[in-house]
Amino acid sequence: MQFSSKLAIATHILLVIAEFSEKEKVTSDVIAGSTNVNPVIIRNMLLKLQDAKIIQTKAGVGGSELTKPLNKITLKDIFYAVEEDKDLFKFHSNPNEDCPVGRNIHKLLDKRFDNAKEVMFDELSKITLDQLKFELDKLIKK
Amino acid sequence: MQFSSKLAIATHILLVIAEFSEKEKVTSDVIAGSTNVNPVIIRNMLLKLQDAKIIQTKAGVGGSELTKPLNKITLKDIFYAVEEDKDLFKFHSNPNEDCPVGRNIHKLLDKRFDNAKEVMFDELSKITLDQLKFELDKLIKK
DNA sequence: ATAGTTGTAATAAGATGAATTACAACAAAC
DNA sequence: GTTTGTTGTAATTCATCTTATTACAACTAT
Repeated sequence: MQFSSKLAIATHILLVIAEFSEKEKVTSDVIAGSTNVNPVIIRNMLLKLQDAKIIQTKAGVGGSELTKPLNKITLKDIFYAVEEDKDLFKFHSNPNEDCPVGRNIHKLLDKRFDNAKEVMFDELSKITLDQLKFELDKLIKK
Repeated sequence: MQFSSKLAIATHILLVIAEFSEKEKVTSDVIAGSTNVNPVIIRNMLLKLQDAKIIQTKAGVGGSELTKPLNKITLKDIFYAVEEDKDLFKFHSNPNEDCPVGRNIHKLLDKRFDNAKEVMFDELSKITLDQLKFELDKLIKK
């Protein structure tokens, strides 16, 4: 199993805004064209990115812009803007409380699963849009 | 999004075997009773754990046993025994190759996503069944 | 040969992701 | 103040994946 493509899509959205919003109006249709993702999905993500205070979107007139400097936006921020904060690993729902293992399996694994999740997000928090745009601009120039 | 409960179930299975297989025959029905997971699901997992050389199961007569010392079995081993090795994060499938962002989004994120996955599994590889059984036995004694 | 168990296929039910259609709400510009 | 283009939002559908379930053949000790 794996995470959905929301993080990749949202990062794509923000990079498009970072690259183009100064020169042209970046509408949900523009972003849909670059990502090949349905405009309604894009709009819903734009709403979540607004809630997270990462962008602002002009209702009516259209177009989105970043509200923070690029080095203040990390992949972790983006993930939590567009995905629910669920546990990384699910549990089976009704382990038998009459069995010593069934009674304790949650207690044994909970904090270890949480820890694994935490180190992963620590890693994602080290990656900023700044770094991504810098690398992207290098790739574009060639 | 999140991982399935396979890791939690498989770990539960192995702890049941570790605790009880010396004294009694641990069949798929016994495990199904402790986990409250369907016996067929359990049997399929037992097959995968056999493929990974973590346990052996006696066809016909029944019962499973560990084939390795507990300190040689980690949560990472268990995960890869029962889950597919997919990328942690999915991508949107057809980013627009005519857009500089769409053309490069994969290149920008691939290695960073892989790295986040790797540190998570490094963390899981530090946790052995040995540690879990030790903690479990302490909980049981109380 | 019997009995209990594993191995395995086929099917169904439930949850979630993503696409799609449709339209009201909004704001600039004419 | 009406038109135009865009966003906000609801409702529905389709596909995929997880988990449960039924059914039965294959296996092995007794």
